[in-house]
Amino acid sequence: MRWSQLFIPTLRDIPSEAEAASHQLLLRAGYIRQLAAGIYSYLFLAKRSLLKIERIIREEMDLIGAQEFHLPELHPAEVWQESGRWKMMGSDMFRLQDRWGRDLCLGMTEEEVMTTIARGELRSYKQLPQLWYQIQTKFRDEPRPKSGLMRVRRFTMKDSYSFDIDEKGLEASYRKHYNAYCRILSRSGLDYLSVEAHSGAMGGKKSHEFVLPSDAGEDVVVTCDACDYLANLEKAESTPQVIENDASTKANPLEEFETPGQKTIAEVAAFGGLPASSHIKSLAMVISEETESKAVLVLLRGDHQLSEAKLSVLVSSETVRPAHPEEIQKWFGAEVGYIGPVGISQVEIIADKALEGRSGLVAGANKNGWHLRNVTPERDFKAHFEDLREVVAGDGCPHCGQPLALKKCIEVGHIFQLGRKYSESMGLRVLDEDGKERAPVMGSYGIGLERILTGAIEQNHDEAGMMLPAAISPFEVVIVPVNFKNDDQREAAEMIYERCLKSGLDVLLDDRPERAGVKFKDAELIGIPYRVTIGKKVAEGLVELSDRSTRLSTDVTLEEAVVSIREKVQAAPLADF
RNA sequence: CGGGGCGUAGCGCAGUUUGGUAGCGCGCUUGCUUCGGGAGCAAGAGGUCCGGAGUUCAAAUCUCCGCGCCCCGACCA
Repeated sequence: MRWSQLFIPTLRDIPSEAEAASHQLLLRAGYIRQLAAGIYSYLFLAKRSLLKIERIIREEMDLIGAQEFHLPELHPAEVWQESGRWKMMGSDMFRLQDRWGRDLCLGMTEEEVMTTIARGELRSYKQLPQLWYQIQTKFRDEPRPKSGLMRVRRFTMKDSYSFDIDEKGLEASYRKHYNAYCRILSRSGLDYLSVEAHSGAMGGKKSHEFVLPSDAGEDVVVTCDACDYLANLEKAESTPQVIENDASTKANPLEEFETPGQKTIAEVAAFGGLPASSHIKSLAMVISEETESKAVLVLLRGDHQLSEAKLSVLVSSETVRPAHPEEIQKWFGAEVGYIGPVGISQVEIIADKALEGRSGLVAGANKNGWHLRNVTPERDFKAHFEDLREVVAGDGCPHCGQPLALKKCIEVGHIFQLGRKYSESMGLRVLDEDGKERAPVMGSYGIGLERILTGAIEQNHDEAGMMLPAAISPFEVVIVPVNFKNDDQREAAEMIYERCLKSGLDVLLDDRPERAGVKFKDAELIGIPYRVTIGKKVAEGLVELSDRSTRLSTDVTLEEAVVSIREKVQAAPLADF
């Protein structure tokens, strides 16, 4: 296409609202414009890039036998009420009413709709497995949209759903998706990881997350260089740095001591002279069930942090929150900062494993202004010991013991083994070989298109702009005649442009009456991977071919140009399959 | 939901403290010169100063009430 006729509104200055590199570049390069918080218009370049991502995804889904649907994004409340998620989704869901006052919502995901279709039509195990997918707009009322397309309220997702008669079938469908996701991300030119994850509100057991390592990410993944252990921080386990107990403290009796105004572990540690790791951190938490809520006292080593995700899995409740000050006062008779496990009987106590076998610890005395020393778990209080702590960098790998590292990542895909949650609650049944009714086992598999683009930019950019992988760049090559008014240059540019088109390359001709510098800057900003520069040397039959990411350029003859570009463009993406 | 910041031309900003009727850079239009790394000169166009109410002879500026956007935390398939 010809640049002079396109709408590519590049900006010299960085819009002040943008912080993340991808956000700044998407705006500056004229890919997107904001309409409202977390709601963006995708202009020509973004749409083109997203179409390429979509095509890759579609090809890979079709390859595993998945069938594409187009589903409503406006859903009646009933189907969400049946699955029980109308309530559960809370204010993350956009809700509205029609003229008759009936409740509707904008789709966040399609389990309900897919299951509704399935239960009306699937009758026999012979029709299974089925793999259905769609690539459509999703809505989610994020409490805090941020970083451009990273976390938005309206986005595009490919989500697929599998229906199998048994777990073995599900395992196969899951495997297919796992492999397809690997191929999608490799073909898109991304550096990615797949990690075991916490399945959260989706229900079900097995789940993998596909993430792109990037400092701009919001997810944290725990990695071990020595043995390839990989897990989401929410789920990761580790062996904490060991603290040697002072054996002589074992027999020491409990002793109260006064700690006026010292509430935090750091304050008490400084005041009492023992390190934070010799303290017990006592957290009063409230677990809310549908009908009632109950309190638990969570204990951690003073220098450790609670993983709320692990706690909520442990108590199998979605809503776990810190207790309010009044509740703490009621249950413990003391303020936050002075509570502890000793003498507490009405509240269940769950302690992190790092406290097992310790002695001589400091804990709150359940009396304002006082703490206890020489606290010894088991002797002074009873608790269940569980893994509750959040891994920190340097902890030992649970497999090999080597130090773990934490990596920030962008979550792009998530696959789940749902089980029978939706088929059971929504009445999807088929007959099995024995003529008995059975609820099929389902899986759900999502991947975010904008996140792929955002992640690609975060992983591939420099001061000058984006450096998109050819497979997802809006154009594969840009032709820049230094001076379009020069006849020789213009003719050479037109010729190469025509040949590129004929050979099937996605080519952009910069035919604008701009100065060379402006064209170079723009080409670099929008991130086209290859550039053909046509300047004075055209008189000798030479043009310059340059690579956006390596910044290397070589002179090639007019004849060679198109062939060389084709080779470069085709080299990368499919290599490893 | 807690904490912080911002809102003046398409973009980046000054002007607000101390009230006097809006300015700079980039971009845009026209002309001339220039032409391989965001050109120069000249002449122009472009504004409900986020909105409403109030104080005042006079409000971008002061007061009150809203709205929007960004960042940190909480939250989050």
